[in-house]
Amino acid sequence: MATIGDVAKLAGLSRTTVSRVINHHPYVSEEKKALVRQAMNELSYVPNSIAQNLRKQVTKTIAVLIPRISNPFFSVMVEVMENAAAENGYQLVVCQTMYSKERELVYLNLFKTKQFDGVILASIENDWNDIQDYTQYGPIVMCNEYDDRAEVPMIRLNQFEGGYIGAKHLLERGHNKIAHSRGNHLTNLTQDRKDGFLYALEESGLSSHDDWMFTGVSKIEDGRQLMRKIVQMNHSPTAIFTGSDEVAAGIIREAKVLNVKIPNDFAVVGFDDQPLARLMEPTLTTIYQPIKTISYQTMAAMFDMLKNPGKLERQTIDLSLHLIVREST
Amino acid sequence: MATIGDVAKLAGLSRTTVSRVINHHPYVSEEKKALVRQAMNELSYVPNSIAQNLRKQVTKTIAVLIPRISNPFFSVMVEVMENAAAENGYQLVVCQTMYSKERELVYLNLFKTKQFDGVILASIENDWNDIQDYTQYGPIVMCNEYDDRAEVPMIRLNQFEGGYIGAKHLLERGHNKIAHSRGNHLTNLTQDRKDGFLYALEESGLSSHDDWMFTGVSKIEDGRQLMRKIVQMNHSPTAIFTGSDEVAAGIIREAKVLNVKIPNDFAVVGFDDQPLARLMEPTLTTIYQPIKTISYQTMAAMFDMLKNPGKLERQTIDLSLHLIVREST
DNA sequence: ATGAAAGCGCTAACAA
DNA sequence: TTGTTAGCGCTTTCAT
Repeated sequence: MATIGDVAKLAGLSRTTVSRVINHHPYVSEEKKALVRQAMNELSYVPNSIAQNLRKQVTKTIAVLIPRISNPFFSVMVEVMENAAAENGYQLVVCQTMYSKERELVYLNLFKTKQFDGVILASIENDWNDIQDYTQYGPIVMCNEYDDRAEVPMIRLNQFEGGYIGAKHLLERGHNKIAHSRGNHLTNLTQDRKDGFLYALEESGLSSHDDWMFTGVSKIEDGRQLMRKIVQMNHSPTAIFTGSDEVAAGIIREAKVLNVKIPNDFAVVGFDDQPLARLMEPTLTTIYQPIKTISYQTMAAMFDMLKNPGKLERQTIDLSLHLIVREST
Repeated sequence: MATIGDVAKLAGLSRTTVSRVINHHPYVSEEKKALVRQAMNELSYVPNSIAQNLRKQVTKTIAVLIPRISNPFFSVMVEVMENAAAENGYQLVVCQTMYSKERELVYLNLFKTKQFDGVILASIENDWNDIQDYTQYGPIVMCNEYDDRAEVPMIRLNQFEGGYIGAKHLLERGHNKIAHSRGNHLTNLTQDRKDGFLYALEESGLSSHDDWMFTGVSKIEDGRQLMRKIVQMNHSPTAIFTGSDEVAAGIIREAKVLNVKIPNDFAVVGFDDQPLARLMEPTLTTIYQPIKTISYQTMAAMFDMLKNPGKLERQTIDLSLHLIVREST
């Protein structure tokens, strides 16, 4: 493997000059430039990026922490982010925490050892206190997830609004026995969504019914089980706000098996507007989240910090969610 | 940021000794080891991995080239690969070619500049002749995609078998007017799948019908359009092998709108066994692909090559596909 | 068991 | 416009 020294020798010039043409510096005569180019071709020389990185103290690599990539929400997010990274000459390392505190810290420690120039947090497993420290090693931007204590840019979706409009819609459809479900993790995000949901209920003079606040429900199969559970309840709700298209799809699918008519017997609201929302029968009423937009804006914030070190601002961008009414409500 | 020199100075030892304790070398007295550890803590020292990389000439990074991560097939693949990478102390860089020859080459050139220790090709846009060269820069392993000229490990699925069992199943159901669809790209993979399909037809004394060999069909919406097109044909097929669960789902969904009864009026076979196959009504008959298995085996082959440089063998692993019969046929 | 010295491949002051 | 020199932070001979 040829090095810059080999090229310099062959061209009869110094390494500096070769370096200058590699980096498109001015003040190199066309004549020498040609000489260098020729030598580079002859040796099929390519600069060693590890050496460049060491010298420049950068890696041109950004890490994105997510729970798992096979979740469609995150795969769409990563698709957008990787494209933005590539456009700016950066690489994107996918870091799946698999909902593990330990794995999250392992990745953050790689940041500490300078493996990445920046980190995007699209999920948080540890308490913010334990993450705070890592902000000293370079830019951290939060995408979707958030924490009030964080002094970093946070590009997020208005989850309170999401819960509110979902519940409001069901209320307007005449329901007053409305259930709620969420996954295992109670984060700022899911808490706010739930608060929005409850606020809408209160506005209508309703209060929540503990038996109808389901947790640990996040996959298609969980949705199916939940539907079975609900039909067996003595005092059962007539509608549900699921916080997940997968769960909603599972409910709709199992309802058919159980001969529960949707939306007449039971109404369902999902969350995300994933492709499957339009495939279900009945099609799924859901809350659209502008994932691509927050993903893109997150990258913009990241590049902004990367280009202007020091001016780490605590900017918060809140994007609106909106309801897509289909047949399940 | 503290360096190894700072630690050495504070501990009153040489950088060599510090390096030894970092790398868990033998022949360091417990006494000095403790001294070094203390100094490292005091300075909250972490080794700079870029410097380690330069010295050791590795990056501990593997790149995986895929068309796009939001395709569920590839997001499952990447999930498995990233977990395997993390387990072995490697990072995974996601490289989306977005079906572009140019982007594929951009990523391969990063390999050339030593950004990655190895590359996994889960898609190929360029002709193999143009990719061949890059094998000199380090291990390349192919996953799912393949090319007869490639002298690299190829972990793949038996696509011929996939096409064969799909068609065979429809034949056994009594169909003799069977359509076929695929996406835009005619790769070795899609060609083999089609060959398997045609072989089954021939075995039954049937020949293909050009009007029923659809191309450019790869998304849900494409499937819906295809269904509309088929009902308008004078001479229309009674079944289709789609090569894609998304397409099959689109067909099933649109069939309802058009009042085409599935499977009685029209039978549909998908490919992949994605979660949505069980959500459709009727549920989707499809070909299960052991994605997780090939993904894992691909990583095993990669680590094998990484650990034993030089012994680059042209091993080919072919995994079987199998049919999952549900309600759409 | 420990250290001195060389060097991985590159870039950037500084000097000329 | 070009070259000399130093050094990014680390590991590894080779001595001792």
